[in-house]
Amino acid sequence: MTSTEPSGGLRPTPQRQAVLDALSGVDDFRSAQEVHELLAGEGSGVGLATVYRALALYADHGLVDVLRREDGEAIYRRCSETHHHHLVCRTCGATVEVEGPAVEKWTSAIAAEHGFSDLSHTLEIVGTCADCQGR
Amino acid sequence: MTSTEPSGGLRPTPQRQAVLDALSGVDDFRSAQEVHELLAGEGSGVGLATVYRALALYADHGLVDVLRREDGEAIYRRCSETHHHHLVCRTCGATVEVEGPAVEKWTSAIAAEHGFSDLSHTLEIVGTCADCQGR
DNA sequence: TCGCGGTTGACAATGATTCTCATTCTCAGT
DNA sequence: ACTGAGAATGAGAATCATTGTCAACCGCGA
Repeated sequence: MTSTEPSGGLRPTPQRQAVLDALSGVDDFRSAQEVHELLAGEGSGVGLATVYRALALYADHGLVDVLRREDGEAIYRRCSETHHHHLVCRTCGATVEVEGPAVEKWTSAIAAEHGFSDLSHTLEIVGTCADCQGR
Repeated sequence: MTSTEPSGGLRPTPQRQAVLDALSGVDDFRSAQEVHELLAGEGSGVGLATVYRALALYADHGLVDVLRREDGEAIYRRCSETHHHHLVCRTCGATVEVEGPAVEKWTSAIAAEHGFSDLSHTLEIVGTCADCQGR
């Protein structure tokens, strides 16, 4: 049971590395399309379909986080593998990772109260960050 | 400042009523497409574009809740106008509305700590309900 | 009754995501 | 190092939710 492989125990192809590197190089969320453009701009020539496949694969294995923009477009971010939430600025897109033991406990309690098990949850906070408030 | 009109102070056209009625008739989330089919099945003949417009309008006015399915499709539900969250069964789709003062406070505190203002947040809990656990 | 702004419906357009399939590459075993 | 089997890739077509366009329509006040 390999638990902490460099790339999550997945076959390390150049294309997948490129996708992961692209995500690692920025600290906010990017859509699959944006990652593709980013790679194209570097001459990587990685196909769009491959970007989608790689992102889905990594998301499956917990190496990247997936969220949805308000318009439904999926956005991805390389992140720590521990459970956490995001605080996102609606103007500039800046993202802060936050942990919330209080929330974890609350959700568990509520779910148990209603007989739910095998839980997962999503919490996103959207707001206007300090820098964008005057604008 | 009309605060509790029957239809949120919006012009009550037959089409909009039909959309709202369709949503009121079920107690879980439905996509715009599903609402449209539902209406078509009753012979209402309401256009798809109109369904989208009505849903967007009601969502804007807080008469319906909007979420995203995992595949990104938007789903809507008629619900109370107070802020609340949802506990959803991943197997049967059953939905429970829950309130979480603790969560509200926590998000405000975290956001303030990082200088964010004008907040909104989304929290969804997905799990397996008691009825679906043995299956 | 007439005119007007808001609403509707049919259909085209958009855009993200997925599928297809022939080609290419990786990995394990020899 | 060589080879076969199966996974991965790229290009483009296909899918599908959602939005835009625009002419026809409706109810309401003048």
